[in-house]
Amino acid sequence: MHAFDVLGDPVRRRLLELLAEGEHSSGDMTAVVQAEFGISQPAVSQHLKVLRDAGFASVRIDGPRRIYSVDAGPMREVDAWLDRFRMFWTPKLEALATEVARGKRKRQE
Amino acid sequence: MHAFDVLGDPVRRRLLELLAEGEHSSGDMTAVVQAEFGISQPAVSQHLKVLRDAGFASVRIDGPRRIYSVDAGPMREVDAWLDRFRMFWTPKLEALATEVARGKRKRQE
DNA sequence: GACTTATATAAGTATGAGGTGATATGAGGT
DNA sequence: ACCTCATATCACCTCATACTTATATAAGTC
Repeated sequence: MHAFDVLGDPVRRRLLELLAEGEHSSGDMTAVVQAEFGISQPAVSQHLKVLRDAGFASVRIDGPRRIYSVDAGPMREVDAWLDRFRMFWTPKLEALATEVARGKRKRQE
Repeated sequence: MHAFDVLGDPVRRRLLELLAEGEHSSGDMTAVVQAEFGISQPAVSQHLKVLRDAGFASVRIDGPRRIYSVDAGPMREVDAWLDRFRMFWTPKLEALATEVARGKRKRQE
């Protein structure tokens, strides 16, 4: 499943927003999402699986809990894809500064 | 349709990549996408409609042609959503430089 | 070992998105 | 007026995905 497909679902985006704050157990996130979207526990679990399979999240087992944390790899790919559009909203000098900040500036001939 | 849903489709991403290079007629883009994905003209036209409806592209009529150009608004929203994850891959000093470049730095107490 | 809690998996269903072929629209040329 | 080219829209079909309920797994407690 492509990174953008993963981000296409509002529940998954919400889960990632929660993970952006830091680690959370499956149960904590399930409670939040159930309250907000009114879906079942298995539904949330399935979304978490999608996040795992696509490399957006990884799990650590802590007793009976599964502690999730965000994995930024696929998000960086998405960010990289957006690069080609930044010129449409970033003024030139600022774009240069951003590139320098990223260490991506190419040698000029 | 949410911006991320729009970007979830590979054909639409390809169309946007083409538009990132500059304006293109519907026909030109249709030819490229048909060659690459093997779908029909109506299919491409429907994807273009999605891009229009979601504010990713706008059209100018030139005789019998429709000339499309990219509209960056929704892409900026996507970029803004990603902000909360940048800390996971951007070293701190570079993150600061990026923020300064964007003029988003908040006053510190 | 039985019970509970936490979480995942299985199996089935339904809705929506993306495809198709056929057709409409609309501009330009003859 | 008619034909063609460029593009959009229509009606229909199919399949993937996001649900559901039911059940399995695994750790901790009594």
